[in-house]
Amino acid sequence: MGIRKGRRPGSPDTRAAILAAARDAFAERGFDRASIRQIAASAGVDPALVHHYFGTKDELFLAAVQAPADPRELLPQVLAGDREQLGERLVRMFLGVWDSPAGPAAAGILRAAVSHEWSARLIREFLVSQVLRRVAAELDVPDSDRRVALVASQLMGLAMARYIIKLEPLASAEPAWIVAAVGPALQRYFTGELPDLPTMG
Amino acid sequence: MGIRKGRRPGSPDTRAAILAAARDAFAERGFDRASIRQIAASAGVDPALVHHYFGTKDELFLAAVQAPADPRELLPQVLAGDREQLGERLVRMFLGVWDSPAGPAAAGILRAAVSHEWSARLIREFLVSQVLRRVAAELDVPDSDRRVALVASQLMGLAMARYIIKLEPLASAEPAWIVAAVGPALQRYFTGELPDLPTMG
DNA sequence: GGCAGAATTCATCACCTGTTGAATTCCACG
DNA sequence: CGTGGAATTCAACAGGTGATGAATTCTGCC
Repeated sequence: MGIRKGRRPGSPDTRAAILAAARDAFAERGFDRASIRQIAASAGVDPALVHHYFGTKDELFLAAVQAPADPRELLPQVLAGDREQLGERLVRMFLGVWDSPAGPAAAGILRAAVSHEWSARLIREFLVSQVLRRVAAELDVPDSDRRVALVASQLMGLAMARYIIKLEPLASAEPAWIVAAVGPALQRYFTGELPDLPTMG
Repeated sequence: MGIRKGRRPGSPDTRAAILAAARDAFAERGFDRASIRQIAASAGVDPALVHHYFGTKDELFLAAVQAPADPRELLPQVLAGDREQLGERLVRMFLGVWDSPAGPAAAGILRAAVSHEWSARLIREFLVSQVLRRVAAELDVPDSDRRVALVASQLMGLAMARYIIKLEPLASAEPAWIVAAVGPALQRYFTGELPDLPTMG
C-alpha cells in the first residue's frame, strides 16, 4: 500500500508533466515564489525527480519558459504587407501570442525579468537579437534602432497593463479595439516623424 | 564588551535608518529577495527591532514605499497649460520622477507589483483612483477612461524598458528626446482620434 | 532617587527552501 | 533468465525565512 519506491509501471510521460507544472507555476507565481517542491507535488512526483530531469532551479526555469513563441516564424507574417499597417499587424500578433497557450509562459518570463537581473538580461538579449534587430533591418528609415525600442516599450507596457497589473478597461478590452487604438501609435514610431537627436550644449 | 543589550545611549534615529535600508533593499532586490534580516543588518540593528517598529514584512514594505511622489502635488502642473502639449508635459514629469531620488522607490513598487497580486492591486488602485481618474475628469473628451488607460500602458512600458529591463538605446537616451518622441503618442491617446467600441456580432 | 516605559538585543520556534546521495523497483535487451 | 540502466522515492542536510517573547539597558519624568 502507499506509493512504493522504484520505477513505476506503464509509461506516463512524467518529464512533460513536470515541465507543464513548472510552466504553470512560474507563470502565475513568478520565479521566486514558485517552489520545486510545489511543482513536484503538482506533477504528482517527488521533488528529487525534478532535479533528476532538469538540474538546478534556474535550468528548470530556462527549460520551462524557452521559446513561448518563435519570432522566426511569426515575424515574417508581420513584416509582409504594406508598411502603413505594420503597427496594427504587430499589435494583433502580439495580442494573439499573449492570449494563446503561450501567454502564461510569456507572463512568467516577464515576471522573472523584473526581479532577476539575469532574467532581465535574458529577455533583453532575446528582444534585441531575435526581434528588434530583425525588424530594424527590415525598416528603411533612419534611427531604426530607436524606433524599435519605442515600439518595444509600448508593447511591454501593453502586456504589463493588460496581463500583469490587469488595469481596466484595458484588461478586458476587445483585441480588435486595442489593435485599432495602439496600432497607429506603433505606426508612428515605425515610420512617422521623430525628433532629431538633441545636440548637446 | 561587544554590543550590549538594552537601550543604547545617544539618540540615533534608528527608525529612519531602518526605513532607508528597507527602501534600498526593496528597490533593488524586490519584495521577495529583500530579507528582514538583511535590512536589519544593513541598518546596523537587530531583526527583532524591525518588527518592533513596523510590524510584519508587508507593513514594512508599505511604510517603505508609500508615496514616492504625490500626484496631488504633481498633477496640477501637468494639467495646467494648453491641452495640445499635455502628452509632452506628462512624459517630462514622469521621467523627472523616475530620475529623482524617488525613482528607486517607484522601481520597488513596480517590481513588487509584478510578483504579488496584493501589490498589483495596490498599484492599480493608486493609478486608478489617484492619477487616472483625476486626469480623466479633467479631459473633456469621450471615452476618457479608455484614453487614460492607454496612456498608462505607454508610461508603464517606458518605465519597464528604461529602468527595469534597461533596453538600449532607451535606457540611456536623453530625457528631452524621449519627451519629444513619446509625448505625441500620449497626446494622440489623450485627444486624438480613437476607434469606436467594436459592436459585437 | 526611583520608576515607567521605550529601545534594543538574544535566543529561539516552526517552517520552507534547494539540493544531494543512496535505496528501491521496474523495463528492455541479451 | 540475468543484468544494466533508467525511473522514482526516501531521508536527510544545511541554510535561510519571518516571527515571537522574554530579558536587559537606557532615558525622562516626578
